[in-house]
Amino acid sequence: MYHHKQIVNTLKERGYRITPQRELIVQIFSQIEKHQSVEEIYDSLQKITTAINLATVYRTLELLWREGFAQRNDLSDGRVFFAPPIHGTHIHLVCRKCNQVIDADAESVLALDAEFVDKYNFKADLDHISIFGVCEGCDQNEPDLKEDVE
Amino acid sequence: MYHHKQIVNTLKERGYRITPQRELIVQIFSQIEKHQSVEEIYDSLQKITTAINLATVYRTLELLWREGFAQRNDLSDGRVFFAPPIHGTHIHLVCRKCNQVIDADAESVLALDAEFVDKYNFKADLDHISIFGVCEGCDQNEPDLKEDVE
DNA sequence: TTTACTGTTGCAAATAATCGCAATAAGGAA
DNA sequence: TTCCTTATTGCGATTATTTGCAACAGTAAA
Repeated sequence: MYHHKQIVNTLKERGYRITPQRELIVQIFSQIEKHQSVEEIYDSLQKITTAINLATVYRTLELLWREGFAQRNDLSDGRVFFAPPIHGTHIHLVCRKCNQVIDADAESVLALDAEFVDKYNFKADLDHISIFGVCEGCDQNEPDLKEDVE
Repeated sequence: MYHHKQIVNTLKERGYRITPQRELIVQIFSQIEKHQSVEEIYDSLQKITTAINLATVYRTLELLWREGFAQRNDLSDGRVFFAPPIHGTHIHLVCRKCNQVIDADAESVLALDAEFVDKYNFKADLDHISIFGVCEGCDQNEPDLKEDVE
């Protein structure tokens, strides 16, 4: 977890300009405990000042994500959530039938992580991915292909 | 890969009604070779008939995905692509800096797959996931002052 | 300081995707 | 076949997100 000063300083070092809007967004954002939608984050900001445009919030969160200071969660229905980086694996198993989300963790992601670095020199954000599939309940209801229903 | 008749029959068996719109969408869709946007699929349909509404295409592709007949790829910018299931692992490593997409495969997904089934009884669609991260080139640029790619 | 460069913002318009609802029509039963 | 139930469609409205652009303002250099 980063302190908001730390984020701001790093952004500056990387050549981004530090505007009052960005400082405030970073400050609010770094206090977030769970994943929040852009709208929710925008609402929190509105309570402090109305001088920040919604588009700026979108752009700043995108920036924080690109620069590695935000986790980003895309749900299947297009909704996007952001949160500060959380230590430890945090996998979302999203059922494409019932939209249930299971918070999972798995040892094997470590091997996967290593393999991506090995083969492709790619540093994957494997600690907060969403993976689609079918959950236990929905799988039982699903007849096999070409099999008769009832 | 499924023949479109096979998809239609299975949908029917599962209690979905087979409309001319669905039949045509399934037929066009099953011929797709690579991932396409909804708009692209809609355009293909328009060349045959203008009697299918865009919303119907969205709903049908969503249905095909839910029922396991379509792969679905969510890119970071919100764009969604669909394709018929392709055999073999097909992982997209998406760089959140430069948006480059690396087509990858990894032995370790098998272990991950097994672990999800084991622990959560969750059948993950691990053969066509998108994973965000930072690619080799962008990772090297990171410590330096960075050029904006926005 | 002051200036100059250019990244960032706000706003409004554009785009993408979803949703509510009335009309339609698929599929089973009679 | 004809009727009935209700899933599905089309359409327009709505929501969510992105984008273009002119004005503004951070930052470094003079």
